[in-house]
Amino acid sequence: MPEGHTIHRLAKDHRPLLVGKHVRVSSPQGRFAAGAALLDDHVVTRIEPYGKHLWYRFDGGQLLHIHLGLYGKFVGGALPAPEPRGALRLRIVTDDNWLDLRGPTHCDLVTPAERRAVLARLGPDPLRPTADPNEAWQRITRTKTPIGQLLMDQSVLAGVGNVYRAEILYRAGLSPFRPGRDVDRNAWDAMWLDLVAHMKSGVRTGRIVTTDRADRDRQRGTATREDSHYVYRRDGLPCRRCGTEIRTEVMAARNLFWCPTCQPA
DNA sequence: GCTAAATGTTGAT
DNA sequence: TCAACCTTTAGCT
Repeated sequence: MPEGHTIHRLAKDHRPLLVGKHVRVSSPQGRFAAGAALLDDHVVTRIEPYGKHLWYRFDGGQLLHIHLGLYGKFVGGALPAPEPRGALRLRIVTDDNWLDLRGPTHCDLVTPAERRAVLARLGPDPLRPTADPNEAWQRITRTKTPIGQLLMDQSVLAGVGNVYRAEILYRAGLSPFRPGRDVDRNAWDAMWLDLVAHMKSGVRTGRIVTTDRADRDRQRGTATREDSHYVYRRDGLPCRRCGTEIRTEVMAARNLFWCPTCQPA
């Protein structure tokens, strides 16, 4: 599930559960045992999301860095916690709740300098109120790299993943193959606003829904897949607006989806 | 039951 | 450009 909206939602969900709370921390799987021991019996002081990264601060100065990667997942609930099963990287338990983390790419203690180094590599995050779309624009407009690749580059834009890339380009009527330098400023400004709106709704709902109501209504009962996307994983199916077959191709090491008619080269 | 793919990143070639 | 990594699940048999 993890694009930026998932990470920001986790931060919102975890704050009331963890911040100010004394926690018991363990790594039943053992891979984070040493780090867990250092966090155990401490108090969580802050939770900070940025792009697809999450940092948890503890009293005593420890800093936990989590990146879910492709498969990472948090699950939790009210005590009592279930018996640990399988590869359970991290378990955090408060007086009331338990929280389990499985399959993350990163679950490590880091120094403030290491955190700054990660942040320095990230472009603006549409989910942060202070984010400046112009920083991304400066990168986009100076390269012939295709826009479909730029949107996935976390140093251009933080938090956008494969679903938002495909869907936002479709909504903009922009070919993924258009060189960054040939994207005009108005198109970029509109895409940024569209990203902000849809990623925010993603945080609220926990799902990525990019289809407009009109398109969903028109196709009610006829959609062959869930109707929350225009192109993502809809290759071979007819475009919801024009009927052209949705195409797919690997770009930036991921499957890209687009409508050749609505997004002409 | 098995296999491939998945909303991601890194490091080697 | 490609393989590796971490884990779950959809879609087969």
